[in-house]
Amino acid sequence: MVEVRRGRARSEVTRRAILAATRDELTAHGYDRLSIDRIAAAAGAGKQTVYRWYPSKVALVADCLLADRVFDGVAPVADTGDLVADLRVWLRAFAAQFDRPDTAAFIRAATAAAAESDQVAIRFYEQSTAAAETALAERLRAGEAAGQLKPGVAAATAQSLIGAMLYRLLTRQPVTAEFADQLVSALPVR
Amino acid sequence: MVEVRRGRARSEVTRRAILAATRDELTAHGYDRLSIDRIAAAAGAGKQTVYRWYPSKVALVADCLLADRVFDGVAPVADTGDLVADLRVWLRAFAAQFDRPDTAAFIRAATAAAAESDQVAIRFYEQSTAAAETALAERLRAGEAAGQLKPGVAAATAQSLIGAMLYRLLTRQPVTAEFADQLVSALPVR
Amino acid sequence: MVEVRRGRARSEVTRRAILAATRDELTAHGYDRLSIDRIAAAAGAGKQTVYRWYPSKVALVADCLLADRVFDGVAPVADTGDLVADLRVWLRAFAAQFDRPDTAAFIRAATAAAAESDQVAIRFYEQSTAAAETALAERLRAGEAAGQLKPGVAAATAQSLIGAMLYRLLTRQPVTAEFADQLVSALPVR
Amino acid sequence: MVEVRRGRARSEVTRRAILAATRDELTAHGYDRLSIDRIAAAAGAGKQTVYRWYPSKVALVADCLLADRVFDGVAPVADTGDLVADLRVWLRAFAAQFDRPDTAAFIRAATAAAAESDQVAIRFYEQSTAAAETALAERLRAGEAAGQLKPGVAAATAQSLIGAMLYRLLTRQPVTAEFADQLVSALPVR
DNA sequence: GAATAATCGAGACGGTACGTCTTGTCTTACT
DNA sequence: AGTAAGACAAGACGTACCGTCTCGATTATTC
Repeated sequence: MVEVRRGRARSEVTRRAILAATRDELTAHGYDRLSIDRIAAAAGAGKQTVYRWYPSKVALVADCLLADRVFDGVAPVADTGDLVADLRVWLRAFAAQFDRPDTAAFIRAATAAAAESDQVAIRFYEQSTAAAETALAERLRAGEAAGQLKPGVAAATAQSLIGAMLYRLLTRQPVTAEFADQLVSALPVR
Repeated sequence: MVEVRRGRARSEVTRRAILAATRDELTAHGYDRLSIDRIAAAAGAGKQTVYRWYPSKVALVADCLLADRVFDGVAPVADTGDLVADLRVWLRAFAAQFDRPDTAAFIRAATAAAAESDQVAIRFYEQSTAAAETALAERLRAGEAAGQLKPGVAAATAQSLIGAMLYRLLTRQPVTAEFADQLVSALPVR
Repeated sequence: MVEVRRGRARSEVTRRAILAATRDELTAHGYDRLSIDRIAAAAGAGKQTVYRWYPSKVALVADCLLADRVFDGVAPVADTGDLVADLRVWLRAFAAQFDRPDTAAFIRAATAAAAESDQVAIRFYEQSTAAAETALAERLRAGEAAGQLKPGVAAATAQSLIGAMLYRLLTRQPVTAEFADQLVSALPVR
Repeated sequence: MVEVRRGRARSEVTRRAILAATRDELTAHGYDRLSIDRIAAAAGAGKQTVYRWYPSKVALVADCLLADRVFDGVAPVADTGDLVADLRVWLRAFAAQFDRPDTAAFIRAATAAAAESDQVAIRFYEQSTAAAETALAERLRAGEAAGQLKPGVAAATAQSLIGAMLYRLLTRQPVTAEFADQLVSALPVR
């Protein structure tokens, strides 16, 4: 009893063009200036096609964040044995990312979307942010195991580090390498 | 050299009615469903009057949030000599505030507004968030002076603590007393 | 030299279903509310099939009108020798046709289609209206030959008679037997 | 107890611009290609303003026909005593009007609108067409009184003359001075 | 019987227009 | 000058159709 596919197949290519256009719109205008009309035009798609894939602006943004994830390509934190140096390298790279104007604009738009919608927020967390959190937490736990870090603080520390940078971003304070270094030096390492 | 006021005076009563209507709208529809038309009608005011007071939706919301200020009454962190205990008490109170549903909704609305507008972000930071940051940083510096905290980390630590709780709020994770305690125990105190 | 048809044959049954559905749509919604989507769905056909038979809405309507031809069965005008009586009989029958609500609706739809499209107009004229015109003109010319009618006016008179009834139809004035009689009595007969 | 006008007054200037744009659209694209978007843009008006004045396309077209009446400036038929000559002059002028491409296009659009809508049809008749009919009928009755025309045929004759030209227009046959002359010579004048 | 070819129902596609809603400005009469 | 009311230009919303294109399935004809 096979489900028969009828009619023309949906174009995955178009869907990706829509997501790419959404990303550009988010970066250029922010979340509440998103225009489905503009997205469709930029993607070379009809509006109906946008709505066929995504029933609402929120669903579109959620999938955009998932597909074009900023926190993507989050490398695992290297483990050279030197916890402080490893964290410093990783956090500096992360901060550099946050400090690029286009990435900053995109993260702010994503934050606005997450602030308005539980659905976006949870998806954003699970699909994007959690990866960075996990990468950090694993290296921190390794540090704990090696006796280089106060035990039992890995999870909270990981969220502190990411939260600190997000806070700087939202309050329009620069997210510099120096700030990243300060965060590392504020950790309870031995 | 007195500034002469001509014509009818602006009505402070009307301004408060506008803010009250905005608050109701925010509660009822959320930030991105705010309608100036509805606000004006609910406040019994003309739209022009709303725009005379507030040049944009964002400014209106900013003032509304300040009027109903969440971070208000941020107490200075007590200094009993026991840094860890003092931070624990203060952070628990702060976390409790963050975990109330209505306060959480307001902070999310404020975050959305701040994410979309540099102006709101800076104003929000200077008039709301910075107070908490300063309160924490002062106590931390006293701890540094007393040799209880690794020196030179007060500023970054204060931002980490607030950032961590904001991050939990935005990702819909509960901001519990336990989490507050974990943050404190992850500090480099002696 | 037979044209060889390969592949599946076109379904005449489907074509008739399309015309029937078009007729229903015209009756139900009028000319400018015609929807090819609805017609195809009602006929159980794909849209492409509709377009394979008819390149445009206008062609579809034209064929629909021809199939359900209003001016069909236009009898030649009888020639009993009494010109006035013959015209009276014929015009009364014609008027009766015009006065039926469903026929009137069809003619109005046809007129709308003809007003919008040269193609439909010419086709409609050649295949429908001209027959009535010719029938009238022939009898009028016979009358001229018999000295009963002012000579040289047959063609213009035929168009006047049909035009007069069409004008009444379009302006929502009833096309009665009395009107038909008045038209006849306004002719320059001896 | 006077009704107080509150708020900004409606702009009659804008309304006229909308009607003018509608007229241009009708002439250029025909009735069923009318686009409110285009009309609004051409009139330099917002769509809402169009809809504030006219609840539907049909109402807009109806008012457009009334305002920009084609049959307007219909002169009374001159009465020099020579019925045939008077009719000839008047009908030739009328035919010349019908034969101008832009007027022809506009009348066809009006006819399409009238064919689709009773409301437009009746308004079109009462406000435009009836004037020409009356002008003709009056001169014809004067001819009857003078014994120059078969008595009792004025009304039907007036409708025949107008109907004949409308019929030629709809079937894409030229409405020439010769045709006008033939119509006159087909009248039962003495 | 297998290969080829046109048609079929279905439905996604890029577009255009719909009629409604909201924004921020402007105008009016009243206070 | 400030106010409530509300018209205005602009433009986005989500829906309905347009005419085209793409599927897999269904008939025919030809080899």
